[in-house]
Amino acid sequence: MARTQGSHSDITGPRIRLAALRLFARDGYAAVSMRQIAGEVGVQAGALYNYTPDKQTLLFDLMRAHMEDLLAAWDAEAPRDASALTVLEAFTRFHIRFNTRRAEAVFVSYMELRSLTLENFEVIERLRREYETRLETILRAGAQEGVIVVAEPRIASMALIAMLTGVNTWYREQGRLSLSEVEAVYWGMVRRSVTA
Amino acid sequence: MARTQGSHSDITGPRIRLAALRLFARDGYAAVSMRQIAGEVGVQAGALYNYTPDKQTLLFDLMRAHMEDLLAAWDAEAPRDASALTVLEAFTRFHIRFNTRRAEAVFVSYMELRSLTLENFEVIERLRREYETRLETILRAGAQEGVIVVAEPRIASMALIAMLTGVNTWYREQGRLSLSEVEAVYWGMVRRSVTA
DNA sequence: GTCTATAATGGGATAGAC
DNA sequence: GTCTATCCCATTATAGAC
Repeated sequence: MARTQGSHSDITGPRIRLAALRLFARDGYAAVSMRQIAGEVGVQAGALYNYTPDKQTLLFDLMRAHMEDLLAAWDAEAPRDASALTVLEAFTRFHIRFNTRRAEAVFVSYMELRSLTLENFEVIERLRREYETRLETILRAGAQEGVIVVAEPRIASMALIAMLTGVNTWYREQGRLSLSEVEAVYWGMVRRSVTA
Repeated sequence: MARTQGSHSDITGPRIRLAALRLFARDGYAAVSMRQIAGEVGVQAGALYNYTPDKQTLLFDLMRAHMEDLLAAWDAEAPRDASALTVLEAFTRFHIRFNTRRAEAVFVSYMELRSLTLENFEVIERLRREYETRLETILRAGAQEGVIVVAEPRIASMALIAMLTGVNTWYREQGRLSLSEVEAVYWGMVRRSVTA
């Protein structure tokens, strides 16, 4: 049986989040109006407020969902009982793959930190630090094993994540290099940067 | 002889640019109003238009000045007739020093690319690529010399610049490490990442 | 659940007095 | 060169009809 006209609760929510993500990524949170988001979805601006209490919460929910997905995805595929170098290679490839596949969410989650209220910022910041700590733990384990050499594991984690996330600024699917070739180039640099 | 009251053309211009830079860095271009900038400077909003034709040009001029300063500063202090590894170390330390001292301009020049009109974007993008090419040239020279090993000099340049610029996300002057200690940590990682 | 209409506020930019 | 006043338009969010 057909739904009542104008009643699409099951799909409108996701469509709003997707449209908001794309627009926030392209133009920035402050530059995007609720009317624009509604226009992309094909509803009037007022209808958005059936799905989010306000624009700030819409942004926050997108960022939190992304950070939680990121942590959950890595925790699900991190090798168990493997040597630190094996885990580091897995992390490197995972980060590049996940981040290029979710370029818009990555971009928004980094660029719009300053658009969050203090309370919301603290939640996202905590998740971001958790992710950094995953990498730091790998580096420290490798130092224990004697296969990794880093002067400052925390700083090295931040440096490597910055380097890997930078892929998003230039990688395009139609480019000269396949994603696995890109992964190999970066893994080479990561490996050498933390070994003697 | 005292200036006429309300006449401060010599200092108001720089004060406007400084206030705009700080506010754009903190809250983002789209989120900052001309009234806010004027308020920081201590003039009314209308007075800003004696110094810039519009808000877009104010942003563009800040970004162009920063990129041109960056290129000129490196060109002035790049070692001549030195080995590629020496030049690469100089580049690494220069980039960290320059970027931490001009954190706000760096931040704005990266975050607000999307706030530029297409025409203005192309100018800034060209300058950004010029800077990347400076590093790429060093890596290629090192490969010729046989002291540097990189699979993809262009990609390696972007990867290293992303890593080095990342310092700005966490470095604080009052922190545990001095700037030259930070430089040393990063130079260690850079050197190893591009040598065999 | 979506619509239309609107309240309340603030935006960029300009005109003209001084 | 700066001020005050203002134009015109967009913003977020809400109210109430359907």
